[in-house]
Amino acid sequence: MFMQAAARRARHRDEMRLEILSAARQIFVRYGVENFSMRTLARAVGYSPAAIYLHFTNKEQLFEVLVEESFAHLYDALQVLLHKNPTDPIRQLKRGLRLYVEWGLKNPSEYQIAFVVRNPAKNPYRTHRAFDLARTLVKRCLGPSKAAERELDLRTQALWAATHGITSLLTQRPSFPWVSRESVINQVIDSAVQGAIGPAKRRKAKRKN
Amino acid sequence: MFMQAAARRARHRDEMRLEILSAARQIFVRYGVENFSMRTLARAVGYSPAAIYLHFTNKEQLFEVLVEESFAHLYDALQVLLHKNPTDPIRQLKRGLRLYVEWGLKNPSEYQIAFVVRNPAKNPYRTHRAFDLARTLVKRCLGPSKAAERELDLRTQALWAATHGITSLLTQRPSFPWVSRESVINQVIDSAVQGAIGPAKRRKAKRKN
DNA sequence: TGGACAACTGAACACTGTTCAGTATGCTGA
DNA sequence: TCAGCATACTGAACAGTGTTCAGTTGTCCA
Repeated sequence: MFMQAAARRARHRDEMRLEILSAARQIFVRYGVENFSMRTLARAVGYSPAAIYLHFTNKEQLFEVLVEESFAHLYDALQVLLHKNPTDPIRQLKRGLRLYVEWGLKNPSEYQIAFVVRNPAKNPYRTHRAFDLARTLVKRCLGPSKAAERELDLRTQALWAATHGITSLLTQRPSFPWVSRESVINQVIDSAVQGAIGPAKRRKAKRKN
Repeated sequence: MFMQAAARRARHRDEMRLEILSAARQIFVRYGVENFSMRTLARAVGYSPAAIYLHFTNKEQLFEVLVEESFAHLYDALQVLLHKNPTDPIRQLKRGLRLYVEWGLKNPSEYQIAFVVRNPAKNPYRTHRAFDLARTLVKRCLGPSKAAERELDLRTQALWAATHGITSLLTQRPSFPWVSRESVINQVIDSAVQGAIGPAKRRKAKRKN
């Protein structure tokens, strides 16, 4: 019976942590970010408010953990695309962008938290993993041209911006008279991809910016 | 001296209202939406917190007024485009979209409030005026084709989404390693406009959605 | 049996948005 | 001139928030 007590305690600790996280996710998925509070969370898991702080330093940090989890799921969903043979890289890129949008629509609260609530001064590096993935998808479309390489980040960022735009609007303005969610998503993604990949020599010579 | 007292009272009322609005705007432009509170606002204008509620029913309503004001300014800036002769409608559309982005970058707090904080159940109709303006700009590009008319809303919405995307990301993630604000904005707008206007017969026949 | 250590809580602090019974003030009609 | 009155405004309170911390409990090991 050596160390068994400590192990059990640790296990119990982990269980409670998970329980808190699960309850927290339920609350803010069901009732929105606005109606989430540490005290209602505590009530939901049956502990005092102070107990939460033995597992999470902050409300913000708790949110961060929740969002990390969700982003990990997104990343997993996207990662599948990397390990397929890239016969049609453009189609795959579009598929990736569409997965992104669908993930946002399926997890509107997480999406809102991730892109809206966090104050801008803090760590934006967590998006990078998914962003790098997007960049390799774009790279596959452009081929090993050197000029393409130079504009790789530009194109990826523009793609991300457009995709984020429709995701953000659809989740935050669901009551807007959208002509059709599906077709707007298609239109946005197709336009952005075409503009980023399609006519590679599209841009005229212009003043250096 | 008939009704002079009432008039003076009304004037004083309006003055105080404006003073509150001005202070409120200052506070939440300087310190962000998060650090805004009715009590600090009251302190700033030298009244009790309750006094604010004689002019605004709510914190939310106060924010609404602030955002309305800013949107009105945006609309004014855009309206100029309507009264110019549309020799190059595509250029004008792009100019409009760029004005939109620039307005968002200049008023990040308002932009955040307008698109982020407001709960989705409420009035989204205030965007319509600017949206209608965008639609006429798009219409001018497409010409009087009937098919174009049918897809007018689709294209306008997609344009808006992409433009909103880059605006939203640039304001909320300023510390992201953007390759260059200017060029990303250009890339997004050019791609979106090209996808919406450019090759009108681009789409293949497809299943009805 | 006693002590160490972890888990957990009650109560408090300093906030928040909002309401409402009152007070003060200055104008009006008699 | 003065009572009455509408309006402007406040103090204090209510119910809620995030967070901290001095204690209490309970379990394990020497």
